[in-house]
Amino acid sequence: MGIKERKERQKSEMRDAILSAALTLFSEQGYENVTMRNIADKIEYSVGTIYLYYKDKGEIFFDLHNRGFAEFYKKQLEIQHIKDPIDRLVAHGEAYVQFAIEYPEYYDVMFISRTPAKEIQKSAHWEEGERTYDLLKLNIRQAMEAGYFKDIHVEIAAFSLWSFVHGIASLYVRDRLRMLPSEHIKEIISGALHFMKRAY
Amino acid sequence: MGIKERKERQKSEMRDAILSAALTLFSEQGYENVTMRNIADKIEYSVGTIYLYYKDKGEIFFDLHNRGFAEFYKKQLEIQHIKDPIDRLVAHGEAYVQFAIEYPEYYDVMFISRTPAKEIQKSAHWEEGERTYDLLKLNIRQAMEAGYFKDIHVEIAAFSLWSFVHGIASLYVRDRLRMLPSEHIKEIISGALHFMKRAY
DNA sequence: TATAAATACTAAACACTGTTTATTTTCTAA
DNA sequence: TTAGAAAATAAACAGTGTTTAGTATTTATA
Repeated sequence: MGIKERKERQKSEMRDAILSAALTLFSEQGYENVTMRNIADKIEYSVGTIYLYYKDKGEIFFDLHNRGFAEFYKKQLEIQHIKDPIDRLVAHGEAYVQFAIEYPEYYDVMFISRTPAKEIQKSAHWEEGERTYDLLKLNIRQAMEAGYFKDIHVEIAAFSLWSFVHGIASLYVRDRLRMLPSEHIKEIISGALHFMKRAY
Repeated sequence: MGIKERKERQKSEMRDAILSAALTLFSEQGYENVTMRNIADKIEYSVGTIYLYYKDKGEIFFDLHNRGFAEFYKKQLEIQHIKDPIDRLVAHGEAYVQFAIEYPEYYDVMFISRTPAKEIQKSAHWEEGERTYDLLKLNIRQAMEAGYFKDIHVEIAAFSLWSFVHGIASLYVRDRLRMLPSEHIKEIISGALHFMKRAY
């Protein structure tokens, strides 16, 4: 009775092979510039074979995207141990931007791209997105209890901080930082995240 | 000898027609999803005709890009008369977000859309964008002279403020504010712009 | 073990895309 | 009126994502 299991294992391995070939190519050349034939060549199978494992190119992306979202939430939880609420909020922002820099293709579908938005909203993965927003509001409330964000509504503070980190992330991901000296971009981003503390 | 002038006028009108057809289609469906044949159909000419007026699809994109920036810069100059540097900076941010709300299709092309990769190298296209960024830095320096932005590098302050307003604008334009109560969105945006004053 | 059925895979085709070409139509200047 | 220039087009080309029909390979049954 091990045949069925072996087959499932092989199927899973093939999906993994497709996924990691796609991830490599996507991050090297961008989603739009990678063809299904490129992916097929990389795994040394014919194009049609990919369609036995994935419905279409978008589903490959979504599978990668799901992994990214899981990683996103994990990264945000990792900083929750930080005691000082201000340090924690800065680390939260750093984790957010770091995710966008590390996985620009993921960040794109999650927060920027237009067409998959409706699909994403339907899927369970947007709930994970809301969970991270709730996490942000929780961290803000705890900062409030420590005396920060005086006379500010938590909704406005949360929206402001989110807009801020999303602004950084999306300018980076969509390559709109061309007027900045490229060797100092990381530095400037870090400086901005600390600058924001002044508003707390 | 008015024939030559009429011809030039007609040539210019044709470019305008292509441009406004493209802008409508791009903002409805996104650059990638609009075909040259779609644009040709809209202006009721054959595909090949477009190539008599524009080298390629990317050149259409950047012509729109530049028009958007020209309008954008004009809007930003309109608030330069405000005396108080802080009021002026807030108004600057409001003008920025207002532009995005009023002309979402231009804002999209200017700051969000995936840009055709080839043209990125040619930085001549970005000059218009740098002008508005310089205006922001000017306003920040004048706020500094009035005692604000203590111990902050102007590059970091400018990048921070830009990221902040771009975050607001792009979340709005790409419809990622659905978790906020829609009847209070304008209020929250306004609240955020004033919240940012705390960092000045 | 031999063979029918199911599975895995592939080559070729299809309907698209941006762009280029050869050709036709329209306009201009003599 | 007509040769030549300019403008517009239809058709083609090389590429894309995806589907099809058919070929190997593997599995289950006799």
